[in-house]
Amino acid sequence: MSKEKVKATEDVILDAAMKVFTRRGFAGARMEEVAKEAGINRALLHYYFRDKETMFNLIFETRFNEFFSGIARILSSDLPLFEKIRQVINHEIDTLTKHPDIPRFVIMEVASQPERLIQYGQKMGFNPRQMLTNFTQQVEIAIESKEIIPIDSRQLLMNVMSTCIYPFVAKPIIKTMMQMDENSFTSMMEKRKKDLYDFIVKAITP
Amino acid sequence: MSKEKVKATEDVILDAAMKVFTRRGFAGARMEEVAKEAGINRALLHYYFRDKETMFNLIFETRFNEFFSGIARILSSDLPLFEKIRQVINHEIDTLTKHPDIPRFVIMEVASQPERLIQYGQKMGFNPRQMLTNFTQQVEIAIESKEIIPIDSRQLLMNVMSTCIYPFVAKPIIKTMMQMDENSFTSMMEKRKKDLYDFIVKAITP
DNA sequence: GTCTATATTTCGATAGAC
DNA sequence: GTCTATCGAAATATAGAC
Repeated sequence: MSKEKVKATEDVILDAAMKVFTRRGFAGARMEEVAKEAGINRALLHYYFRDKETMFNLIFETRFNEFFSGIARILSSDLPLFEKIRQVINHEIDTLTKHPDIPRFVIMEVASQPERLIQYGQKMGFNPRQMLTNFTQQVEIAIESKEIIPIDSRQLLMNVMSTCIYPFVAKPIIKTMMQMDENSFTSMMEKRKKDLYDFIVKAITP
Repeated sequence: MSKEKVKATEDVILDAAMKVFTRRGFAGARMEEVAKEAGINRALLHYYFRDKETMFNLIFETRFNEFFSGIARILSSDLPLFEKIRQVINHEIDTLTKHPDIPRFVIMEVASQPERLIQYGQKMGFNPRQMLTNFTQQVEIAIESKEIIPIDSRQLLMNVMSTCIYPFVAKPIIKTMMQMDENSFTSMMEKRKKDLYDFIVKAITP
């Protein structure tokens, strides 16, 4: 047996499709590009996966899950509010540094077919709405006990998510405007974990 | 003369193309849909505009300009820092409430072809980088004079832009998760102008 | 200028040899 | 399982009548 196990063709194709669909979206993706990326022939794609849509659904499901599951877990945990915010920030910036195209992909495809959100949400077993209930109550309690200033929990959550995710969604624009290469962008985001946490904490602490 | 001047066909087509391209992106847009939206025939699109790409370039240029010009003007103005932030927030939320698809469109197309950013940036006559210089200096002065706490100006700007723009980019997701219809989303954003300004001011005030 | 009809190209999908 | 060859549909683009 060779030390390096050769990847099953099916997985090679999936990896390739993941890259291409995530980069280009469904409409922009070409089966030819997937095949080329996988180093095989177009016909073979159809042998393993019936058609483009079948393929896309697998990819979307994975990306959807990557985008939501981590954050859902943290938001619905019973961590203290500030610690929860800290973990959300760290989790988002860490995973998006590794996979910066995920939010753009998920957002684009949900925008072009919003039913997917409900459909895949229940398929993945988490109710996107329920995530919020927990967080909302926690914020209200924190306000009650003067731990934080009065604030609309929806606005707070939008602020946290926006500041974490948007820099990656707009990464090509930000890199150009701020004259950064890949490395300086990454280290800026690494630094951002702390800066952003401090920023938000200061904004809501009495 | 009739009271209502009938719009020139060229403009009817441009309006239709604006809608379709902005909603679907270049790859997802169909000339057939543009024609239908304009209430005319496919062939006529080619009579007025050579081909799909020519058409797209016009649309992109307009959207690009709408996305950047207002913000560029405010950022490079000589308004006091806090007033500048307030105006950025109000401007972004106002224009994006009217045209919520613009940032998603511009971001998507820049991501799929980053050269466009430089290319159109200089075509439009504003240097995306220079916008930042002014803001950065202003922040440094404000820190120096203890008007605000020490903060990385890039991080501050990212926070302002993210919190304004991301809610519109992710609007389909947010609406679903927060169980909002179009009206409640709009009024939430209207309320957000003040909430967000207060949030940011509190975060940076000593 | 606007339409119908048609050509051309691109792309997804299938058949069949190996 | 993998490839070559080919089909067929969809989408863009052009020709030509009115």
